[in-house]
Amino acid sequence: MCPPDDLNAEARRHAERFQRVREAHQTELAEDYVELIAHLIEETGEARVVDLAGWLGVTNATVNNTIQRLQRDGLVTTKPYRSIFLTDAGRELAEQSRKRHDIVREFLIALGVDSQTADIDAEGIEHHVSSATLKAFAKFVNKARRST
Amino acid sequence: MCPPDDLNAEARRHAERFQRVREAHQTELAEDYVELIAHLIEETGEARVVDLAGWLGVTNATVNNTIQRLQRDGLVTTKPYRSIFLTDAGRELAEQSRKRHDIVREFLIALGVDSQTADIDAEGIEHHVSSATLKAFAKFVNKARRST
DNA sequence: ACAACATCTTAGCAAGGGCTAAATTTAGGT
DNA sequence: ACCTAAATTTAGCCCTTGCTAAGATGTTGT
Ligand SMILES: [Mn+2]
Ligand SMILES: [Mn+2]
Ligand SMILES: [Mn+2]
Ligand SMILES: [Mn+2]
Repeated sequence: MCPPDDLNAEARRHAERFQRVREAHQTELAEDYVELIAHLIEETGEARVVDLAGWLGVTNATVNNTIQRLQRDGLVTTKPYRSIFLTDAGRELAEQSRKRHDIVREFLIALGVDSQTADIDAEGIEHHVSSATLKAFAKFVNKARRST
Repeated sequence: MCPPDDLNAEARRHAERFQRVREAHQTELAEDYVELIAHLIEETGEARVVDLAGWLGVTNATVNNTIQRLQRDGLVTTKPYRSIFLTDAGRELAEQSRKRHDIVREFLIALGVDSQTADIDAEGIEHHVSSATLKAFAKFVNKARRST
């Protein structure tokens, strides 16, 4: 009789969107860590706890805890009192994250955002950009590049 | 003698960006809650725990916990077994969040992202968009609107 | 009025992600 | 070689954000 609850359907869609955001939040930290670890290894030859702490703005103890979780999840390998290495899965995630991060940052700059703000905002936005949106970002960047 | 550690300066900037993201994560949930509460009050006359739970995809108990924190932080008022009201601060945050959320969603659509993806991605991106970037988004939306 | 049902609350649990302080181990300088 | 400083790890704490299960309170139909 009553219109079969469209309201409920909207609520369900809304709830699904939230679940996506919650999932993204669970993987963010891992993405940022492996991306940074890959960067440090490339630039300096190794990734040490103290360096990660400095680059992330957290304490050594916090890095240590997180690294243990990453190891549990198969993204890094460590030996006691030694520096940190990426597994194949870790390297792959790092590479993906780096590419996505770069596109988001370049996109913001192409849009007219100053590069310092782009750096800041990209660090958060990157984790919530679906592949469809990322494609749209990349397209915009390329178009802007061609037209200059 | 050596170039005064530019490496360290880059690390410091990186760390600051991370601190920003961590701060954003602390306010996200509050923003989404008050935005939804305002919406429910406007549409249905009241915001009840069970409705919030349905719209957010979490349990009643979780909503209850979060609402207590929001009350502690001066964003909502509640009386036992009654529905939820926004304080002035809560209403203001809700309004701000709604506007920003709308701009982000419209921006993604204007960029060519399908509306369903835009809905999903905007829910996460909104919390990491600075006022400078938001301004750039709004400008792009207006330009796209005029040119159609 | 009151039974049944819905809603709200509480209690108790877990994981994530921060911190400080105190070991422990490694690495350097003399 | 050894003493010291730096780096890593551990232990113990806190808050957030989720859950389930059970109790308390409101609401509604008969
Ligand atoms: Mn990144
Ligand atoms: Mn990031
Ligand atoms: Mn929102
Ligand atoms: Mn949101």
